[in-house]
Amino acid sequence: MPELPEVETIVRGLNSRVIGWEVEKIIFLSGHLQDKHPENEKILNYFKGQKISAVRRRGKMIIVEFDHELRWLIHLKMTGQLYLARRTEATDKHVHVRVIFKKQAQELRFRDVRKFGFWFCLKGAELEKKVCASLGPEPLTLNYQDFLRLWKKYPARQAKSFLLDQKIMAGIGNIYSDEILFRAGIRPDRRVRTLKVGELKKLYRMMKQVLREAIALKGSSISDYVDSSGERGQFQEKHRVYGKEGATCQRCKKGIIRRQKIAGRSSYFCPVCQK
DNA sequence: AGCCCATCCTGTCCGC
DNA sequence: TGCGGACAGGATGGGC
Repeated sequence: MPELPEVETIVRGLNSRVIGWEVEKIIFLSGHLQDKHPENEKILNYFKGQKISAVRRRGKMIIVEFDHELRWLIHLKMTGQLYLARRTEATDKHVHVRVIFKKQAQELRFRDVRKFGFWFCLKGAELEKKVCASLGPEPLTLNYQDFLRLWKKYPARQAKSFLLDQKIMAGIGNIYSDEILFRAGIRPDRRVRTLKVGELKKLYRMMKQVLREAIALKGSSISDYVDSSGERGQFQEKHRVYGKEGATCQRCKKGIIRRQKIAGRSSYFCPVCQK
C-alpha cells in the first residue's frame, strides 16, 4: 500500500506529535506478529516507561527510536496503517497492535487487513545492518552522478523494474513508478541501457518531482491508505496513468491508457507518448 | 542477471 | 443473491 510519500507523511505526522510520549502498555491483539517474531513477546516489557525519541523512515520502512538501543522496525506492506486514535475509539478485528501512552488520550494503532506487514523489535546495530543490507539509496537525496552509476550497473533491467527494486533505490512502488515513467515519457518495459542522456535526466528529474509533489499532497489514497491522523491523501487526484486503463491520455490526447503486466505488476502507460 | 510465478492474507468488485 | 475468479499500494524465494 504505502510507498515513500505515504510513509514519509505518516512519519512526519507522528514526529510532530509523539516525541517524548512515554509507553505505558503495548497490546498485541492477534498472534501473527508474535508468531513471526517471538522476541516481540519476550521484550515487550522492556518498553514500559520508555519515551519515543524519534520516528524515522528508510525506504518504505518505519523506525521508531527510544532512549535505549531497542527500536521498532515497522513495514506496512500492502494494507498496513499506523495512526493515532483516541483510546476510547472502537477497534475492529484488523487492529493488531495498540500502544498506550502515559497521560495521553491518544494511542498508536497498527491496523493491517492482509497481515503482510510486520512490526518487530531490534537493537539499533542489528536494525541498521538489516536495513542497509536490503535497501538501496533514498531517491530524494540521490545525486545525479550516483543515479548514473545505478543506470550503468543495471543495463538489462526494464525501466519499471529498475525503479521498483528496493535494492537499487528504496521507496518507489507500483503507483509512483508508473507516474514517474509517464511524466518522463518512458515506457515501463524500456531496457535501461537504451535510455538516452536526455531521457535519463528527465527520469531523474521526474522521480524527484513526483515524489516531492506526492509528499506535499500527503500521499495517494486509493483504498486503505490514511496518514497518522487517519486522514486520506490527495495525490490520487494528480495520477495521470495509474488505474486509468481505457482513458484518453491527458498529455497527447491520442493514446488510450493501457494496462499490462510488467515487472510482475499491473502497469499503466500511454502507448503513444511514452517511448 | 533478470523475469515470471506462487506465496503470505483478506476484502472487493465484476460477470454470469 | 450467490459464486467463482481476478485483482489489490509489497517482498521473497524458486525455477528457468
